[in-house]
Amino acid sequence: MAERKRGTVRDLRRDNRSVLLRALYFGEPRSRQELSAETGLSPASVSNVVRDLMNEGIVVEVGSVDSDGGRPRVLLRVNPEYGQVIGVDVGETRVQVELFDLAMTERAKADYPLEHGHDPSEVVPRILAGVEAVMADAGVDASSVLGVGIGVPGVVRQRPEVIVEAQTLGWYSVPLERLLRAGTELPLLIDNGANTMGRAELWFGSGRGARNAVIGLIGSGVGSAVISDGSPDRGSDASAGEWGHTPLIVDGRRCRCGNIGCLEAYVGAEAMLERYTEAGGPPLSGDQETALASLILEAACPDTVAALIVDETVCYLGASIGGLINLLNPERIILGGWAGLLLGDRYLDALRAAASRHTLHHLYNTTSIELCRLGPDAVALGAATLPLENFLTG
Amino acid sequence: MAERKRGTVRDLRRDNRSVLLRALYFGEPRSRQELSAETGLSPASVSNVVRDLMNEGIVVEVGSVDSDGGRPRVLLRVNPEYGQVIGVDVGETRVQVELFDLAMTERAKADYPLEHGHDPSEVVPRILAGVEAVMADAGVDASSVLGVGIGVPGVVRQRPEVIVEAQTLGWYSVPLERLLRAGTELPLLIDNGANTMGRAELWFGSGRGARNAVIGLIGSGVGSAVISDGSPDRGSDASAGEWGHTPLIVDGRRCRCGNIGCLEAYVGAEAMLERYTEAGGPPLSGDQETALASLILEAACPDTVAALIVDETVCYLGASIGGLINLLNPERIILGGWAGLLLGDRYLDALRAAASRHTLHHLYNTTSIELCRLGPDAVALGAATLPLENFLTG
DNA sequence: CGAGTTAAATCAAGCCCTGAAATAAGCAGT
DNA sequence: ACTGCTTATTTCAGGGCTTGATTTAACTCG
Repeated sequence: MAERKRGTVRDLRRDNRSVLLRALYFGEPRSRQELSAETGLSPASVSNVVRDLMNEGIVVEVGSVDSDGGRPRVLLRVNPEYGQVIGVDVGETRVQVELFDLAMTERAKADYPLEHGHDPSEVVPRILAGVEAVMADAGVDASSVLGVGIGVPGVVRQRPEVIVEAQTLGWYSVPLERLLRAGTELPLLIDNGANTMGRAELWFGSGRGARNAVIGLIGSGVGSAVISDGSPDRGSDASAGEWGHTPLIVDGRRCRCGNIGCLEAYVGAEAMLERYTEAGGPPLSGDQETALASLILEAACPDTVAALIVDETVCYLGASIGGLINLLNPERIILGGWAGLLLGDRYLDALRAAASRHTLHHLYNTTSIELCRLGPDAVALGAATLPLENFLTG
Repeated sequence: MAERKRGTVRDLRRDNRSVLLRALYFGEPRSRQELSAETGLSPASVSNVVRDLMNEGIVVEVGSVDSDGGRPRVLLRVNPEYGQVIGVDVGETRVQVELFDLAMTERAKADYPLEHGHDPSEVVPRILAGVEAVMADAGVDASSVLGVGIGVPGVVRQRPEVIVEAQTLGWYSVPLERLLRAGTELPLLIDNGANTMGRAELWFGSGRGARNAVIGLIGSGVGSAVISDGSPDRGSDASAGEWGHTPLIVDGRRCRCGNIGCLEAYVGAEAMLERYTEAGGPPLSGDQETALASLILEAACPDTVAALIVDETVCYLGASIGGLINLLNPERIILGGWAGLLLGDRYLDALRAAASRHTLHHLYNTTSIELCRLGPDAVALGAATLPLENFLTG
């Protein structure tokens, strides 16, 4: 991401335009006058900028509201048809591609199972095919697509070139952007899947409006996205958010990362199932997801091995959430991921209680702990917000 | 802190001026030409802004360098004599006030022991007296003082009015700014002492140039300042940074915060001494500070109780540092506080090793763990950076 | 149907940044 | 000392931007 230029009077215009566009995008339809009051820009400037935006087709008028006795206010909003964005979710078992209009209404979707492994040579063609397919399906031309966002399960380094390290896919230093670039002209934006999912919740889910939040994602493992002051805190190397490897139990279980006592060694689905087996729980059938579901179902009966494991997990997770609140004082903690939701659906209150036991009072009181609201497509949706954000920034 | 206005062509000027002023302040003396290249502003604009700054006396010329064959470059720098800033460190036992010029050279200092308790009615007059004293001492007029920064040991809420909660002082909801306002016209800026100390390290100590860092302060307890993307991350309520209460040992020791297993229940000076006593260590004389020093000295002999406690402490602290690195991926971890330095002086390498055992490899490799470089006056120095920052921002 | 009211557009003024051109301030050689 | 040559800084005209004031538009109400 190149340093955004600043300093000329033209950049000023771009900034103001962006401010207005964002206000319109994230809020209800509004009149120029209201926009002026809201953004602090003069009515004259709002008029000017809006004229440009309307000429470009980005903003449209949508009716008007009577004002007692005067000229009615004309309501404006972003034209959802102005363009489209594409979001890609690269998972361990499939590649999912979705196309959205600017209102983030899904317009087309394509799904490609990864039956022959997940080597880049398998994945890249499917992403490209998916992008073509959704554009064809939705009947839109590449020229109106603002960009493609891609969420991958691994660490994404942005500089000097986009490089993906995804152990679970067996990807080591894969120059994903370069590989895709051979097959498309569209702007490509790549980020970690947990981050894109976090973005989705932040923009359209439980995180709406929060300026400081942590989105915790519990699936097979544990990841997170830290939002500080309205934008994701990526750390020095764009690889922040490894919540799962916070030490929680000194001299504890060995984690798959090789270290000892990590949160993920207790709280991810994989760890929960292992702990269940180690504790002598009766065997569970099915894949990880169904197994964990039965585990949690069984935990409803007190005094079972499952109940013990789940209680412990809630304790551990709550404690770690408490630590996050103490350290970062976010206004919201948002819990998601398939395993997180499975757990949260039944144990959210218990989690809150566990967290409160490890949080300084005055901090706990200014924070809320909630579940993700978006479904399984959130990774793709969040990925699609990457080009959307670029569009809004101008 | 009012929302900074943006959007007019005048604000643009202010921003550009600020960019130049910061570049000059933090760097070596430089020519206009170099500034232009560095900031991206046109040479013409640099000339204009610099002319203003020189007319105001903020920037001065300091010699010139020959250029091979052409007109020599005139070197510019911020005039340290343009103004002064005052930093106040409100501690549990004394109030310290220091006056600095813009180069942050100390020009005067005043110290007031708090012999009659630390009620605001004791502290406030001493702060005011100190401010007057250092101005008189340095022979500067209030009109050239840019502001007073104050670091207090507690949680500082900035809105809607500055309110300090400082349990260790027995302060509950103290409107410190309002109380001081009765006695001075100078701009007042108040923040948590750990934060101001962190600012000092970030600006002038081990943190110079870091954009993502965590400054961990270990004294009697454990606090921290999280720097994300160049500025302190204060969380939603300006009270982030409570690293000390991160859960580290499930079912562990009770912490003075009332919760269980906090880092601070193991790693602060108070906790270390308690653990030492509980483990049957021979009694240590003197106040907390000398006691801890002897404890650490004794730990040099293997197989003593002290050695056990210190080893454990290093393990715990290292683990927690690892967690910070995983979560935030900072480029630097800076360890300070009197107890932190005492420990770090002898055990920094052990700490690094302990941290690396709890950090994902690729994250550990992009981070360095260092000790604070500034002395005991860092709180006041950091507090003084508060008005300095306002000055640089314009 | 005209007076009153409110919303939006237009206009002139005032700033700001920039590239180009002009000026300043040295060096090297003669 | 003088003439070119080189490089740094300033000056200047041009083009943009935002803004408060002024118009114009679009209704309501009596």
